[in-house]
Amino acid sequence: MIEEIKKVEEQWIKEQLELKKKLILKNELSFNPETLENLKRIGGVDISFFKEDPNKAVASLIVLDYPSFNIIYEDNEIVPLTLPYIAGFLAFREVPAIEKLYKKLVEKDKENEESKLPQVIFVDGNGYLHPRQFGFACHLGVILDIPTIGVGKNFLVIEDGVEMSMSYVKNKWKTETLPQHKDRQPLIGKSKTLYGYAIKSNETTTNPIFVSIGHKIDINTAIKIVLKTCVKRVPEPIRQADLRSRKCVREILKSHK
DNA sequence: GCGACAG
DNA sequence: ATCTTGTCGC
Repeated sequence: MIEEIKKVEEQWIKEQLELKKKLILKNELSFNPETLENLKRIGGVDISFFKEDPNKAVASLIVLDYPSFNIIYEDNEIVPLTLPYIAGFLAFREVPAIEKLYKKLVEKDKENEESKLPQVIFVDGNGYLHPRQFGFACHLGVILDIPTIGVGKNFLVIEDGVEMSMSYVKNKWKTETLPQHKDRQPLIGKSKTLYGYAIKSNETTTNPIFVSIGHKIDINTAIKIVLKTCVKRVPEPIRQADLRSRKCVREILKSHK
């Protein structure tokens, strides 16, 4: 059993490295990265689970108007999740469901007079901040061929010197920075790789969010948009997707019993 | 060998 | 991810 999982992980690592060849680290955006002029639509995705059914979940894709944060598109769907969650391989579990919702939006969008396609998608999980620099956000971005930004609420330990250990990052956040609003702390490993930033996204929050690039966007532009969209600790597109998918889980549970 | 471990 | 209300503080 343990051996089987090891084999699967080996295969998944190969797939990650193969897809990583398509990863684009520079801006390829339909808006101005300096001024954010022409940025109108930001997507957010999230998945909420049924506590009693580990294989069933609600996936949500929402699109917000920028800068009003009005929801201009929302889609929630019950999806089967067959694969387990394994740290470092989150994308294999969640990408298929999100991909399905996105393709549904692309189809619907052909009938729309004004496009509702997101110009960038916020992902609930890391991108470049990953053992092989190819987390969920990168994976989704490459698959959909759309700019993505990864946002983690918890730090993912990466083996790249003490600089990327949990205790080092947490301690540095607590002691060295004494974070002010919008303060950021670069996450750089012993190899000099810049994985992303820990950011104090709101005046009232003490814990940082961990921002990394996904696809077709650079880290400075990603951070700029993150700070513009953080009404709360988590960027609004992700927070809304989270709220909507949870609400669906609650209502389905209620109507079913 | 043991522990750590995005969602 | 999920179990979960009130409550402390500005």
